Amino acid sequence: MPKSAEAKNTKSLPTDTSRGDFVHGWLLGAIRDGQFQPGSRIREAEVALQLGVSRTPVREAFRRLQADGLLVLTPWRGAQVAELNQTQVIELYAMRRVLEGTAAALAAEHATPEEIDHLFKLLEKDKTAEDKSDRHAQINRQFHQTLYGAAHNRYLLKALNALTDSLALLKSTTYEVPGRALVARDEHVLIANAIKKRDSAAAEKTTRAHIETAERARIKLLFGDS
Amino acid sequence: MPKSAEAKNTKSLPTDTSRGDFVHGWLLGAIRDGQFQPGSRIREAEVALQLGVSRTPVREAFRRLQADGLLVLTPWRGAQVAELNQTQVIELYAMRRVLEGTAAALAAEHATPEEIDHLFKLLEKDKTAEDKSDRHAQINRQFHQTLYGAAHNRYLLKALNALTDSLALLKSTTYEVPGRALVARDEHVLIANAIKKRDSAAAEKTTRAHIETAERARIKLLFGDS
DNA sequence: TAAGCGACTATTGTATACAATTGCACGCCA
DNA sequence: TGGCGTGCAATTGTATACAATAGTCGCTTA
Repeated sequence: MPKSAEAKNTKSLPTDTSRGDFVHGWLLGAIRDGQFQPGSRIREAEVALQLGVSRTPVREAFRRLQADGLLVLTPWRGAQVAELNQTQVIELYAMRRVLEGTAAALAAEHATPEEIDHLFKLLEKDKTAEDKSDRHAQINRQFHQTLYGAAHNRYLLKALNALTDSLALLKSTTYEVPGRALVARDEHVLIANAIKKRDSAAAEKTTRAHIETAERARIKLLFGDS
Repeated sequence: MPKSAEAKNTKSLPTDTSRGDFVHGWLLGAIRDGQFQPGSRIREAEVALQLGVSRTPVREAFRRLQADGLLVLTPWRGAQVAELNQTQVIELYAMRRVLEGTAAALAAEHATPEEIDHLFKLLEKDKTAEDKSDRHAQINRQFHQTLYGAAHNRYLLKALNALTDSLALLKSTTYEVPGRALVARDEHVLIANAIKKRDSAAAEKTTRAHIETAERARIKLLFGDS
């Protein structure tokens, strides 16, 4: 049973973490899994009942998700899962291009040897993932997450995490596009090498290019080729 | 009595906005004014009593401030106003350099004529402000806020606003440094001109330089010259 | 029959009561 | 006298009760 992630979807009340955190994480996962479609309404009482908690921690989670732009709260109307139109997707990727590029540049300057090692280890892992798109997507997330950390800037990290959360609104991954995994790995190699060489300009440039191809794949996936 | 900002400090319950928003705004102002010193503890019940609301909207405001990094909430210990050490200030300005530069570059591409006009109007206003440092600081804020909006990217706007809020933890403004207002205005002119010429590269470059001088002024103000 | 008004219902905003946890203080013992 | 343990007080986490509001459905009247 490899579906360990599913296990916590049913209401297993937290012992070590607060109920607010629990609800927040659960909602994040549910939105990412497409359990709540963008535009759909979510009722506090519904979630509270389903998770076996009161409305208070649910409200807390709602506010946090609103702050990250995943929910739209209108007074006395409640919460709706945010929808991204084409403009927003383009703005989001423009921001990602800048922030990821910055992260790569800073990583080239500040990454520890261990962090660089980790990047290359993930590249190796990716080679063995064959054509399983969700496996590639998972390793991809780890690669980028490692990159974020290697920049050693907490404000940048927070902003990038917020962007990543917003991307969860687009439920499919670009790794479903045929051949995307191979292209992405090549680009990742370029990035990792630039960081290893401590060449921040090259790291930023290749990363921006990487995000741009990801954006093109995404746009094609979402809105068809145009 | 020009202290109009003080008037709303006393509990004037909101009629048009939710109590949660009210508390959030009040706390933000109180932190900016130095009413709550960084590192000091804030109790929910205390704030609730002072503003004449219950703990619920106070809790909501606390969570939002935590999400923006202004408060540090530790379980069962409550809220402390975040403290910025020298490392954090440096990281914050590094991030600002990138984001403001990006905002200027995007503004050069996407600003409307009205927005560009507004930038120049603010420069004119700044000329008439003589040597009143708080007036300069206010106009400065408006200039940057206009710049943010002119970029027309909601994710960038949100990230910049979060950074600006974090800067509120440093209660003094760099305009208290003698001569800072003049230098800043010159830099603002360069930025505005680059945007008017639709020269995004120049806009980004001059803006980055502007943030760098601001950072130097800030570091000197905070930690003395080193 | 259609339009407008009013009450009702569903849902969120707010307040408060209760539970859980932590830190401190006091006292006991070595 | 110092260290450890237990109990209490302070404070936050959670649950629930109540208030306010907006949308909807039905009734009345022209």
